[in-house]
Amino acid sequence: MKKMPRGEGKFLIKQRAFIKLFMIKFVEENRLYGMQAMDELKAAFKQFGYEPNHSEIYRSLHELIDDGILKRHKKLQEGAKYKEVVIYQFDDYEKAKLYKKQVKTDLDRSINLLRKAVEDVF
Amino acid sequence: MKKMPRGEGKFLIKQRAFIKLFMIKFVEENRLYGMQAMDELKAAFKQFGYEPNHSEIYRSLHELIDDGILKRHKKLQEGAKYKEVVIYQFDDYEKAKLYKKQVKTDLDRSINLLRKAVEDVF
DNA sequence: CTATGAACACATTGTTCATAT
DNA sequence: ATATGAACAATGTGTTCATAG
Repeated sequence: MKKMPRGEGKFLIKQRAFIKLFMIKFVEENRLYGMQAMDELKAAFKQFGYEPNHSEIYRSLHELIDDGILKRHKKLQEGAKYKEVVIYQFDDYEKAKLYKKQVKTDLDRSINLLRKAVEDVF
Repeated sequence: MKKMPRGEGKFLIKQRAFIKLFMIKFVEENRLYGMQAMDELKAAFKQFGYEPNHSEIYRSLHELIDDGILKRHKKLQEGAKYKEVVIYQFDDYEKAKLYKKQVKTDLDRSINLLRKAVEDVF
């Protein structure tokens, strides 16, 4: 595949961007490790038949690190389990806000595209 | 990949279903061959940055034939060109209406899923 | 050139396996 | 068992090539 000069020809927003947006939200709310985020996402969107799997969650978090938006550190899990979990913080919050804005644009575009389809056909 | 027991775990509607819906609409309107359909779709959704390519159009039409929804026959193109084009008609219109209904459900689901994301995050 | 179709290549994402606690 | 991560595999779709007029 050549390159898409800049989102040209694209259909709907990608799952990856969708999840990354929620990961940023979870970090903003200061409570997060991967499995918790997945469980919350699953609970929130189960009503729409959407249940993201753990690999997509981790891929999204890793990509946010590569983007320079998040950074990770380890922490002992609460309770008597003495198990490390990976916690995320912002590495560059300005970048995070910019990314959110971009995803918002893509979400709105996708919604409007689908709404037009419904209007045109039904 | 195993099988998705029935649309479980899925994110948004697929481009293929989206295009098949419009192909059915074009056949209902009784004017269609592949390239025309593509041009109309491109014109309609260019405003959202979405421009489907010809392969997806043909794949969608072929799949509708495999589904038993459309059938094809050839026709001489209008004008002095004596070139054959492929025209589609319904093979089973009840199936077509059922499929439209299913896609409508998936469109609505997708819109609502995205709307919830916007509400939750912004 | 336009229209149709198939082949190929890459991108996305689901499933499975590995490792540590 | 739970949490994280990587490897593997299937699907979806964009690009290129082929063929016919």
